[in-house]
Amino acid sequence: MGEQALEKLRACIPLFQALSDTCRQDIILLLTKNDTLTVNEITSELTLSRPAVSHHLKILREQGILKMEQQGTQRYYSLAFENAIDQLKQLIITVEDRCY
Amino acid sequence: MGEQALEKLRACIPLFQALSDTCRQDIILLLTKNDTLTVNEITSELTLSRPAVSHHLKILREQGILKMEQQGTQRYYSLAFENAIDQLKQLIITVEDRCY
DNA sequence: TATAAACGTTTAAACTATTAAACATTTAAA
DNA sequence: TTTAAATGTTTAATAGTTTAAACGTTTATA
Repeated sequence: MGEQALEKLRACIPLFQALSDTCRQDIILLLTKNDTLTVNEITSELTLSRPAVSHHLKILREQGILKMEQQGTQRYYSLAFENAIDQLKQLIITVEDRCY
Repeated sequence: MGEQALEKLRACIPLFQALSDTCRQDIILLLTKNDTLTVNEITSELTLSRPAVSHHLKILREQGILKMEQQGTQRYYSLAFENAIDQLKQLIITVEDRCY
């Protein structure tokens, strides 16, 4: 595979970890259905506490899967899948190029 | 996003979990460099115990990332990335198709 | 058939991640 | 300038993961 492909794979660890959680996937699903939601709106749709939702939102935001816009006291979250998809595409290209 | 894309994402959880571990990535790297290795050979290259290596091999095998061939008492492990890559490709296609 | 080699599995301990309660911060409104 | 609303952060408990030791299984060989 070579070091280059390994580094791509290593770089994907936080993304894989962010995506491999059903709570976070539920949040993602909510945001595909609603376009934009506040923390309280997300909390009211799930069985998690608000701090737990906040925690998961932070992880998703750190991976660039969500974007957030603050208006007054409220924070509006929405999806930003492009970065994650691009990273996966890069990984696939590298692995296919180097590992077959 | 719709249920279809969510199901694709849900289906990827075990794959993401399998790949988001540095020990397992190290095993993958070893197998790209060596084509085929036994459990003891893998163990001698890492700082893990043999049962731990065996454990990680099992997880990787369950996700179709490795294939195994037994010859006598020895088990020869080698990479089989195709399944995982295909699954990621499917996910990307579905998300791009349904979520933009 | 007895013995050794190559593994896998079970189990208990250490480590890490997840959760909710309590607290802190920031902004808007009275 | 209080007060209330929306949210983030810290912390302690719980749940899940990872590890190595001990044990079991299978296969080859003496």
